[in-house]
Amino acid sequence: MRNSKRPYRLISRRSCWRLSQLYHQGLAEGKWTTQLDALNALGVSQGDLSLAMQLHELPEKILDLFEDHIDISSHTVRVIRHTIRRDGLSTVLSRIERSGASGAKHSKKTVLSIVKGQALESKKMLRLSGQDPEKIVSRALDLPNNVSDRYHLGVTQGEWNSFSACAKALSISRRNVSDAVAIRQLPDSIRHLFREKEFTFSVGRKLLALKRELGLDELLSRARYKDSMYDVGGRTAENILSELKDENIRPASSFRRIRIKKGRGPNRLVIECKDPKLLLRYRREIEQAISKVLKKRVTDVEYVELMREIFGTPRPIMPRLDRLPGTFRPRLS
DNA sequence: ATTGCGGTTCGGTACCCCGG
DNA sequence: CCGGGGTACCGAACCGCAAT
Repeated sequence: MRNSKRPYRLISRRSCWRLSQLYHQGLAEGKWTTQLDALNALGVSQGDLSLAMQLHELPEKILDLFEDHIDISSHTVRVIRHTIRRDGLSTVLSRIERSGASGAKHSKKTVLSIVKGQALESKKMLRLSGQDPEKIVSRALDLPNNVSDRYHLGVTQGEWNSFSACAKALSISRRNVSDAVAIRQLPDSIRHLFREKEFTFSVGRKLLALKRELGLDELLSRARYKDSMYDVGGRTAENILSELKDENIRPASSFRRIRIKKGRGPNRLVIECKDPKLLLRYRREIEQAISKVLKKRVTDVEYVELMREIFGTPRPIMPRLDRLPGTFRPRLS
């Protein structure tokens, strides 16, 4: 009590810190001489007292993590000891080291998640995203990637250790938090089909639903060899999702006849095909493909100027050059 | 001193449903 | 279709007891 700001009733009588304190105090004052006597006098179980004695045996590195030693219950000690025996002390210590938790103070729950290695998962996801903390904090929480980054950043910094707590702190719905984290964990080969801005909650949730329905393996195999938005201009999220769902699959023979011919008037081409509706959904892709063809014959001044600028300029100024569609990529033929 | 086990409590997540 | 609220379920924390 003396050392605590809180009223006694709020401190668990199983608080190891307090228990060992009381025990040694009583021993010094001669209230008891054996642990057995102390048990009766203090009204605690032998197991609790034993664990309370163990508390001080724990490595400093771990004890230092707690913001308030009063919180440490016999169960907490037990879990930590169990983890150390199961995973090895060096593993646990390196978790603390790697999670960068030393120095700072944490809630009981957070300490357990650090010791058990759960906090490291967030650290890993954070590293994968490769964004620096200030950027993450300043970003709008509209895209799943941003929310996921923010969540994992919070975990590693001890701001929260659950979706719910994170949602409350950022005043966004907890569902968005959990979905965002799940969406961000989809394999790169799937996520990278979409441009960053197009990788929305809506798209992500549909992918998650698809993953539930097909299983990850099937989804991955369907995603192979699909054109990404970076590979081919004019791709829409809707089309990519539709392709992943294998919608409207039909024999290639039904599309054998595709003709482009001159239409009425000076500015028209007409495309003849089966199922123009389906093809119409790809009009942006088709348009861009056609304009790519056009460029082969267009030599207007601006265009030449542009080419000079690009090839006469050091790369770093055009960092995204290699992600653009293959317009400027030398063809191997 | 250590460990296991059956049980309860509590908080978080996943899921469903509904209204906008 | 989207997001928010409600809720059933699940797992972690916790407790008490007891064997070794």
